[in-house]
Amino acid sequence: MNFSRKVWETCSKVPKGKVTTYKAIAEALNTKAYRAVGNALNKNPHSPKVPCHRVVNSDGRLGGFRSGAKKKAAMLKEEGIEVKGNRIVDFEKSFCSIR
DNA sequence: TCGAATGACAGCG
DNA sequence: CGCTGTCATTCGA
Repeated sequence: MNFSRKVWETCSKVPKGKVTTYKAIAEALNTKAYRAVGNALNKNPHSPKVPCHRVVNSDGRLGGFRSGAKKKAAMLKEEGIEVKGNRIVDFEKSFCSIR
């Protein structure tokens, strides 16, 4: 779908060491379906090309990564993003607005 | 704190 | 083939 595809593309636009939010992606896609963004990522048929772990809630939390949220947190840490519990440290600094 | 809105997918009839 | 329920969220009262 064009919608999902755009979601993945927008997600890939996020540079390493940064994170984005579902809201930002939804706004970038000119849509209000924040859930749809996560939904598309959830069934993302792509490989690590789409770092869905780089997408977090607007609160700066990992949100609800059901598939090993802890593992994704570790990935973010490797990128330079500190994740305390389920919270991103310096979320504002790590947050990257997608054009 | 709870409900509504949105996009996509799975299951059921 | 068509409809309903569910899901990784966010906003408003």
